[in-house]
Formats: sequence, C-alpha cells, structure tokens
Amino acid sequence: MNFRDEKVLLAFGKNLQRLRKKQNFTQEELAYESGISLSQIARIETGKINPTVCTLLVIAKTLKIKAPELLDF
Amino acid sequence: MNFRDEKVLLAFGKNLQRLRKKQNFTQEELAYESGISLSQIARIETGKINPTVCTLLVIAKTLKIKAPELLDF
DNA sequence: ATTATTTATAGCATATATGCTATAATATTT
DNA sequence: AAATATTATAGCATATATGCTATAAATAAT
Repeated sequence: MNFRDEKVLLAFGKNLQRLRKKQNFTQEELAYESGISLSQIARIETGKINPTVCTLLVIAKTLKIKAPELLDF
Repeated sequence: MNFRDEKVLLAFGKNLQRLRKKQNFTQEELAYESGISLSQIARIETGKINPTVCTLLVIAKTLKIKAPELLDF
C-alpha cells in the first residue's frame, strides 16, 4: 500500500505554484536557489510526484514563506 | 544531491510524537487507523526517514489535526 | 518482579523520489 | 511572426520511502 494520491498531489502542486509566483520566482530560480533540480520542481507543481518533507522545507525556506503554508490548501 | 536533513527529520518526528500523544493515539492506533505500517510510524517519529507529503496528510487526517500543524515546529 | 503494552530496530523486496540531460511544448516579449 | 523565456516531459541511474515480519528494548500496569 502506498499513499500517492493524485488529486492531492495536484492540489499541492497548484498551491506551490501559486506561492512561487506570488513570491516572484520562476521555476528555474527556485530550482537554482534551493538546489533542487528544475525537473523536480516541475514534477512537483504538476502533481507527478509525492515530495518529501525535507523538500518542502527547503522550498519554503527558499521562497521565504512559512512551511505550514505549503500544506494550507 | 538529496535533502535528507537528519536534524530536521528528528525535530519533525518529535513534533509528530507530541501531536500524536496529545490526541491520545498509540503508534499502533495511528498505524492501524491510517493504514500506514507501524514500522513506518516508528521510523518517522525517530527521524530515520524523510516522509512524503501524502504520508503527512494521511497522518493529519487520522489524528484529526490540520496538516500545517505538522510543519509548525 | 512479572506481565503486558508500547516503541524501536532490523532485513528484505518493491515502488518511487530525485538528479541529470535532452527535448518538446507553452507563454511572453519584441 | 520570430525570438526568447518559461514550463513540461522523457529516459536512465541511484538513493530511499514504504510494507512486511520478526525481534528487541523500553515503559507502564499489576
């Protein structure tokens, strides 16, 4: 049993995209400044994958937002 | 490059343990009711692994807490 | 002190998150 | 419309999240 939930991941991805744009980052900027690969950022925003807690925390730090915001959708 | 950050994972695990106890769940109850394996719950609370977003969301739902709380530590 | 309950650890198999590189598709600018 | 910038997709290799089962260690109850 695995917990990948396509719908949830898509919603999460859209929320991230919203926050990223709000902070005026391109995917590439977010990728570069966070150290996460660009392909991974794209996969996350399109709900293709199920990112880990540490990935979330790094993203939040880079975007200068509070981590809980990422789960508030 | 991978983003497993031992210290962060430990802090996250402790926060989860705190919330679980506050809601009066044993690890086994949380495991059973969430469908996540007991070994996995233990690994998370001890900071051994880097859980995924979907795992967090399932846990929050089971504990009847808001998901952002899990990242508020 | 024993027993019972709860938590932690270990090993193995499978699925998948991630990086990397390249390319395609879309959107924006000029 | 053409050029540029941004986002999405694909394939491959590696690391690791997860389930399962069993066992050990720690805590709580009697």
